[in-house]
Amino acid sequence: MGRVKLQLKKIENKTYRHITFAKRKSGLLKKAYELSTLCDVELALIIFSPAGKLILFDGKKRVVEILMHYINLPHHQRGRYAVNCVSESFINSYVCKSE
Amino acid sequence: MGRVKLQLKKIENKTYRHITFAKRKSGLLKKAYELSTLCDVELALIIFSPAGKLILFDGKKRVVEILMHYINLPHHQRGRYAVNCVSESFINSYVCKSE
DNA sequence: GAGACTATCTATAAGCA
DNA sequence: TTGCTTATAGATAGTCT
Repeated sequence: MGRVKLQLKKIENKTYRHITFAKRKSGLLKKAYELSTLCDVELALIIFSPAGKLILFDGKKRVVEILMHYINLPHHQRGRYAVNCVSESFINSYVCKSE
Repeated sequence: MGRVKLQLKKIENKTYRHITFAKRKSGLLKKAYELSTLCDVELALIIFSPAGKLILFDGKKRVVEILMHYINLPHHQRGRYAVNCVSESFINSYVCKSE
């Protein structure tokens, strides 16, 4: 969109990158909200901004509930329809690290 | 978009809801990919479809790494710029439940 | 129920205040 | 930068396979 089509690669100019981030972040949050509302689905979105700040969205349920739903899935379900798959052992090595 | 503007509420017809989910899900994943690429940010997107299937996206880092980045934040940072805030104790009550 | 098509509605890259 | 404006690229609701 916009007047010119952007290359799909990192915007090197820091100022432009931050401006684009601010615009697209709000667009993505809006889309996430609409999807969770229209289709009544659990959805969690976690973003760390270029400045390292946290941006969160959750629909229907709280982020941690969705994370736990995810983490508690059997391995085969967790990976089955995933764009990227994560092994159960890898998750477990992180999840209970603080114990 | 589309020929008619939709009401922002749950689509009651199951068939139409699933069709809209499929279309908007792919749109959201594309936007998430573009944001993480253009702005070079950590981003995790977790969706459970109407049928209960898991759809995942992560940019730059794996989902679990982003989750751990999130979980390991000090409470005040975690909530500060969040659309929705989650208390540290609430998170901990879930995260190490399996121990 | 998953793919095309296309008329419309949205998001947003540049530009300007 | 911090936000508005506007011209365009992009997403998608309804429709037909």
